[in-house]
Amino acid sequence: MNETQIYKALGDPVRLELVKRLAEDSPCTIGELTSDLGVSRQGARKQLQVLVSAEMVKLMPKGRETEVALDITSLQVARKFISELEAQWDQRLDALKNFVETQP
Amino acid sequence: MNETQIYKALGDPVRLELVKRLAEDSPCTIGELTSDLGVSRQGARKQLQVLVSAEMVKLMPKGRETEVALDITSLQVARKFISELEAQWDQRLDALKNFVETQP
DNA sequence: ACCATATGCAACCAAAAGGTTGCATATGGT
DNA sequence: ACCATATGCAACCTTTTGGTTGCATATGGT
Repeated sequence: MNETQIYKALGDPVRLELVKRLAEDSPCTIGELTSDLGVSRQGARKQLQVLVSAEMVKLMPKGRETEVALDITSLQVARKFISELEAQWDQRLDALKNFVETQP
Repeated sequence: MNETQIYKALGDPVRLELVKRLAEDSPCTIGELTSDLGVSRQGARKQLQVLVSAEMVKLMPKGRETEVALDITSLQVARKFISELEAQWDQRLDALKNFVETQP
């Protein structure tokens, strides 16, 4: 579950739409999730599998259907990593500002 | 500058490394930035171009060298988008919790 | 028992991605 | 003027990606 894989997973319109849907309605069945996406059912299923491989969602077979559940921690990991980059940036900017201000 | 493009840009180890480097040392020259990445200079340059196309970095030619500057707003956009997904998730979870608690 | 539904698996295909190499060119220092 | 340095451009190659279609299979309702 590394960051690169998570960003890669989010970096496709179909997959991002899947994540969006799951954020507001999870768990739900594969059927519900993959309808009206603009691609075939199997096309969507392949993209869903990418999310599974990135450990961003979990599949739980329930009889004839399969439930899809979003793993929110993956989003947390992704967000925190970006936050750290931003923090580093801000810190460096502050240091630069101080340096300029303390110049004679 | 859409989210998908930004995540896609971050979803590659070489590009993520470039962004990391820029977060702690920007602006810097292409030469500095693309050294010791494990890929050829041109390989790295191609990945850098992806960041440029996603409008995450800007290039400014300075004589013989070219300076690379990170555009921090792209990271902010990416983080905020994820935050919203998380917020939606939490909200839905709270609603569910309330529902359960108010059951007789 | 039967049939519709939900899903899986695999082959196939075109396009994009990631990377390399070779060569060209402009700039700056000596 | 000369040469090393910093960079750009383009052709080329292999692997991955995004998508399709066709067929198989299991489950649930009637």
